[in-house]
Amino acid sequence: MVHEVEHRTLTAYLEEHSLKNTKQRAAILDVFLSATGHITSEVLFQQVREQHSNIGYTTVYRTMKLLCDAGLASERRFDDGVTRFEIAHEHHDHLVCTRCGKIIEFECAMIEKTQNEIAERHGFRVLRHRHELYGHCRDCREDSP
Amino acid sequence: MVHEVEHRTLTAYLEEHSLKNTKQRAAILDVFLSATGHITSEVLFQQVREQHSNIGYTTVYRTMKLLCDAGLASERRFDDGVTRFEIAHEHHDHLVCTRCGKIIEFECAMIEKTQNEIAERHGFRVLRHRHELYGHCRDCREDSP
DNA sequence: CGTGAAAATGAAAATCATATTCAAATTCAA
DNA sequence: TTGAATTTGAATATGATTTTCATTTTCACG
Repeated sequence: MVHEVEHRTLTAYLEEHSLKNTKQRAAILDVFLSATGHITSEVLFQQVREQHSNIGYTTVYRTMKLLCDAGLASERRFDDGVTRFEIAHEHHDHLVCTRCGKIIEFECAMIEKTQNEIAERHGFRVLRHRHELYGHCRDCREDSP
Repeated sequence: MVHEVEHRTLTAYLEEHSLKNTKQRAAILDVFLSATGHITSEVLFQQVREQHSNIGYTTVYRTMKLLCDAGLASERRFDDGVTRFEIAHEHHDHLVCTRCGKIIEFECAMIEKTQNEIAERHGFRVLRHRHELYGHCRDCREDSP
């Protein structure tokens, strides 16, 4: 069985919250885990439909929210206004190419530390943050070295 | 005349682009410059209405876009999904309190430098970025020191 | 000053992503 | 097996923003 660990995680979350284990939820989780990169609800729905022509858009939306709550997915909304989902993993930030849409992840302990210091200086307790760099990737910049 | 410099900037921009100098645009610019902080279109519209009961929502929207193009305003969209405008000034980032909505600006040359280095390492040329820290401000955090 | 072409206005309708409603179907504990 | 609770999916609603379009206003030029 593919994605066995994740299915167990979902099942555990559902039981924990008195929610039900439906075929739709399992199917959407499978498609989501098989997809690559940062996928929109729209594209995810289309891919789900290829295998399960009876699953509705609403169910995909609701299930993705559920997967986020269960810690299996993370929601990201970049400047184009569309929500994308990524498989949950360690904290990181993003580089977004505004020409081709490529998304690259990065992380930097120094920036994290510095931003927390800045926040502390203002009396803030930081709960989450977004740090996104928009520009042109290697393939899209005109002054390619 | 208040906001004389800004009105001249607007007029210059309008002439430059063969656009017209209307009372609505001047009025909205005045209200915008007199407002404090990061104002939403909604609130801006209400304030405009107090003085000019005939100006429409659409005109406020369009004019704010114009002011951004003219370099007089900057558009910001935080995680609540509503667009806010601030009087354009030097680059900076934001701390946002998710309880009371307070918005504090910060800037950090070191973070800027570091993020550009990271981008360069990935072959990216950064055109703009957003760096927002969400959390609880001094007045809203429960573990107030 | 007029004038008229171009641009702006504002009310209403359209968009677009997302959220909600609700009747029918499904799940699952007892 | 059963029935209460949950889920589903189609349709509808929402809410911010954008577009449409008929009417009004601006302003360069005569």
